[in-house]
Amino acid sequence: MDSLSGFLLTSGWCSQTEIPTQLIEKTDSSLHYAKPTDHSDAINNILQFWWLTPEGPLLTEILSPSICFITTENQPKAEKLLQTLAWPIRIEAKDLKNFRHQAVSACYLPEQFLSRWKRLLIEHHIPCWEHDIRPGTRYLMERFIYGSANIALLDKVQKKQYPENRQSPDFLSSQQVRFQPTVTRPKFKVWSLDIETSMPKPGKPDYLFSIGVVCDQQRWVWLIGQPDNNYDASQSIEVIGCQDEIDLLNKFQSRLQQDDPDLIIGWNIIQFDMTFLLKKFNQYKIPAKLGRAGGLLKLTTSHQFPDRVYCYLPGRLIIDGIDTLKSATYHFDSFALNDVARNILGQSKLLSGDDRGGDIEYLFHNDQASFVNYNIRDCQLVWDIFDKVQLLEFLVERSHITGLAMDRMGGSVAAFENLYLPRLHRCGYIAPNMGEGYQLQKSPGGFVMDSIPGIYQHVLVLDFKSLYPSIIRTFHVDPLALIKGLQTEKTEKIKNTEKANDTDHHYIDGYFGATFDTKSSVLPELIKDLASRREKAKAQGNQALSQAIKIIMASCYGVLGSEGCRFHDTRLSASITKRSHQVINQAADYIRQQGYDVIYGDTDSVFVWVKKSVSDRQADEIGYQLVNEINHYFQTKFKQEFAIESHLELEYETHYRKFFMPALRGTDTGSKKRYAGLKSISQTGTRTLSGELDNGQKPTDQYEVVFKGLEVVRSDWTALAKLFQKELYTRFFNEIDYQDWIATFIDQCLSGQYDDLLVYRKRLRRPLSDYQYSQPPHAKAARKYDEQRQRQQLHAKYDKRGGWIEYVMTKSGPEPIQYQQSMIDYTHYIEKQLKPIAEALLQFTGEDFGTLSGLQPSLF
DNA sequence: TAGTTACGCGCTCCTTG
DNA sequence: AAGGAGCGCGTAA
Repeated sequence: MDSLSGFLLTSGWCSQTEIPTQLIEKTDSSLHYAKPTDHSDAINNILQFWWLTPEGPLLTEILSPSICFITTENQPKAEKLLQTLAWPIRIEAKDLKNFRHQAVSACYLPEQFLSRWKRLLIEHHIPCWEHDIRPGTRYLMERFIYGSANIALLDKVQKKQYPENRQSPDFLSSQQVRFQPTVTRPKFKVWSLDIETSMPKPGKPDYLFSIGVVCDQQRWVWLIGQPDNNYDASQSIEVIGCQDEIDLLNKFQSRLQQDDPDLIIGWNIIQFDMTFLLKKFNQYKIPAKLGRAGGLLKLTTSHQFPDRVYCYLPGRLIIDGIDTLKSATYHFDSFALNDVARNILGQSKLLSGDDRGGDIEYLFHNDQASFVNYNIRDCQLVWDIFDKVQLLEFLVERSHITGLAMDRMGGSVAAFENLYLPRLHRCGYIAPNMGEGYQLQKSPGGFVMDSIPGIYQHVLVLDFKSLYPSIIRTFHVDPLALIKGLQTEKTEKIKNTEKANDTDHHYIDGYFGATFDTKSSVLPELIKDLASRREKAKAQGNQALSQAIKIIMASCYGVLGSEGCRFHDTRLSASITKRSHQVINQAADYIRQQGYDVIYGDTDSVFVWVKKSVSDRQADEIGYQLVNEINHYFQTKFKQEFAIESHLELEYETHYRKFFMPALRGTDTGSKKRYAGLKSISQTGTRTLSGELDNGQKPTDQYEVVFKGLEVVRSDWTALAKLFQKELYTRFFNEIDYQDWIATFIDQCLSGQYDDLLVYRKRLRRPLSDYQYSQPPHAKAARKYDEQRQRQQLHAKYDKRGGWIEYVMTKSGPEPIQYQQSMIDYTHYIEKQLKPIAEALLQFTGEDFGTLSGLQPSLF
C-alpha cells in the first residue's frame, strides 16, 4: 500500500455523534459517519489531522479515545458509578504507576464525556490524572510524531472535492492510516494578507475598505469601488473592484478556496485582520468558510487573557509575524511593522512608498493608486521579513523538535510535556497533576557575584555553555529519577541496607532533600539527544533548527520551576540552581588560585582580570588554557565525588581590552548586571535568527564598545542620554578627549540642537486607573493624553489596557508629545539624563561633572 | 492555549525631625 | 529637609 510523507498543518477532533459542520452540506454520503455499532467503538473521538504532502493536502480521520487515569484501587468504585449511567467509558488496569507508586487504570472515553466524568470522580473523591491531555496531542506524541509523519495509507485514498465550489482543488482523505516518525520539510503555499479599514470612531461603524494579498506569483487587492486602472504597471497588482462589503467578502473567500494556500501570514493578523473579517462575515451572516473542505474560521479567547484571540481553521494555518518573532526570541523596542521592517530589512527598503501621504481613509477616497500600493506594501514587508529571518523554517523545525503546531505561540510547558510524557510512560509511570510537587521552599535563581567596580584593562569572560541543561544531564536532575530515588531511599531505610553495596543502582543527592536515581531518568537522555542534534544542525548550517533546539533546551529548567507545569517541584529547580552556585564559585576559586582576579560573575559566567598587560593573542591563550583546565578539573572532581561524568563546558567567550564596572549610583559598592567593555569586532556573517553568526568569529583590528544593562540598552532612557553615553564611553576607551567634548555637548543641548532626542518612551503595563499608589511621570503624561483626547471627543487610550506613552519633560512636568504645550525643561535633561551617566564614569577618573560641564552650580 | 530569578534606578509617598 | 520603603519598568542571564 502507498505511503506519503506529510507535515502536520492542523489537528482537531469531533465526536462521532455530531457530524462536523463542514460536512453537513455534502452530497457525497460517503463522508457521513456511520453510527457506532457497538459500545466499544463509542469511546472514540474522530481525530482530524490535515497534512501537507507531496501529493497535496491530506485529511486523515482516526478513531481514538480520550484517556485519563485513576488508581486501580479506585477502579471498582468508579465502575460502580458507571453502572447507573449509560456513559461510553471503559476502564482497564494498566501496567503503569503514578508518582506515588500506586498502580493505575486507564479510563477510555470520548472527549465530550471527559469533563463530566472528571467532575463525577472528584465528587466521589477519586483522583484522576492526565485528563487535560487533548486526544490529538496524545495520539501523536505517544507515537513520537513531531511535526512530520510518514503516513501509511491502508485503504484506498479518496480524492475529495468540495461540491459547492467546483473550482476548488482536490484533497486526499483517508480513514485507515498508520503514522511513523519522519522529517519532511514541505514547500508551503503562502499568502501574506493585510486588510485596510476605516479609522474606528466612537459611535460610528467600522468599514472594510480592502483586502490585499501577496503570494509567490501574484498580488491581489479586493477593494470597494471601481478600479480606476491608474496603477503602476511594474507593480503588477490585480485590483478587483467590489460593489460592497458583501461582494468583497464573497470574492475574497472564493479566491481563497480556489488558490488554496496552506499558510496565511500577516502582522497582528489574528488580533486584528481575522477578528475584523469574522465580524464582517457574521454581520452579513455569511459562513466564514476559509478553511479546507469548507471548514469554518473559529476565533476563541482565553479564559485568563480575555483580550487575547486564538484562531482555528481546519487545514490552514494563520501565522502572525509579531508573535513568531517573539517566539524566536527576537526583541524590538517597537513591533510596529515599519519599525521591525527598518530593523530587519534595512532602511533602503522603505524609501519607496514609505510616504503615507495622509491617512488611509483619505487615500481610499481620493488616491486609489496610492491606496492600493500602500495595502500591498504592507503585505510585501511581512513577506520579506518572514523570508529574511526564515521564520517559517524556524516554525517547521520547532514543530519537529517539540511537536507544537506551527501556529502555537508560547507553549514551553506544552513542548516539554510533548517530549517528556511518552518517554515517562515507556518507563512505566504516568504524570502527576499540577501542584503535586514539593513547594514548601522556594528555589533560588542564578548566583550573581558582588562586583569589584573600576576601570580595567584585559578582562576575560568565561561562561558555561548551556549551564542548566548540562547540570540536568550531569547530575541527573529529573522528575522520574527523583521519585525513584526517594522511593529507594525509603525502602532501603526499612530494609536497613547499605546504599553503597548496591551495585546496580547509583544515586546522586540534589538539594532540598532530593535524591536522583541515575538508572531511571528521562531528561538527561533527552538533553543529550537534543544537544547532539543541535551540533549536527550547526554543522549542516541549519540555523533555524539549531535555534529551535536552543530554545527548548533552555526552557527545560524554566518549566520545572513554573507552577504551571505538572512536573513543578522546587527540589528539581533548586537541584539545578543551587548546584550552579556551587559550580560557579568553584570555577572562580580555581581562577583565583591561578593568580588572576575574578571581578564579577552572573549565573553562568566569570569575569577574569588578567592583571597584566597582554596582547590579544596572549589573552586568548590565557582564556583557552583556563577553560581547558577548569573543564578537566570538574571532570576529575565529579568522577571522584559522585562517580559521574561531567558535561559542563566552560567556554572562553570574550576578551575585553578595556572594561568598566560601575558602582551603584551614589556609592562605592560594585554594581551588578551593568557594565561596558571594549572588544574587537567579530566578522559579521549574515544575520539570521537571533543575530547569531553564520560563520566563525574572526577577530579584526576593529574595536567596539559593548554595553550591558547600562542606559544605552534601556528603552526607557532618551535618545539623548544614549547618544551621550555611547560617545562618552567610546571616547574614554579609545583615549580621545572627552572632557571638552562634555562641555560642548551640553552647550549644544541647551541650544536646542538635540530637541528631537528628548522623548521618553515607556509602557503603562496596567490600565491608567490602576496607578493608585503613586503617579509616576509616564502615568501623568498618559493622563494628560487621555484628557486631551476626551476634549476632542475621541476614545481614551490608556484607561482600559495601558500601552505605550511618549512624553517630554517640560517646565510644567511631563507632557505627551502629541499634545506638548510647555517649554522643554533642559535643566531636567542635563541633571537627570546626562549627569548621572557622566558621573558613573567620572567617579573613577577623579573628575567632576559640574566642573567639566562648565555650568555654574547656581544654574541648577 | 502557564518558562525562571536577580537586580538597578528613577520616582513618589510617607515618616521623622 | 532627609531618608527609607516600595512601586514600576526594563534588563541580565
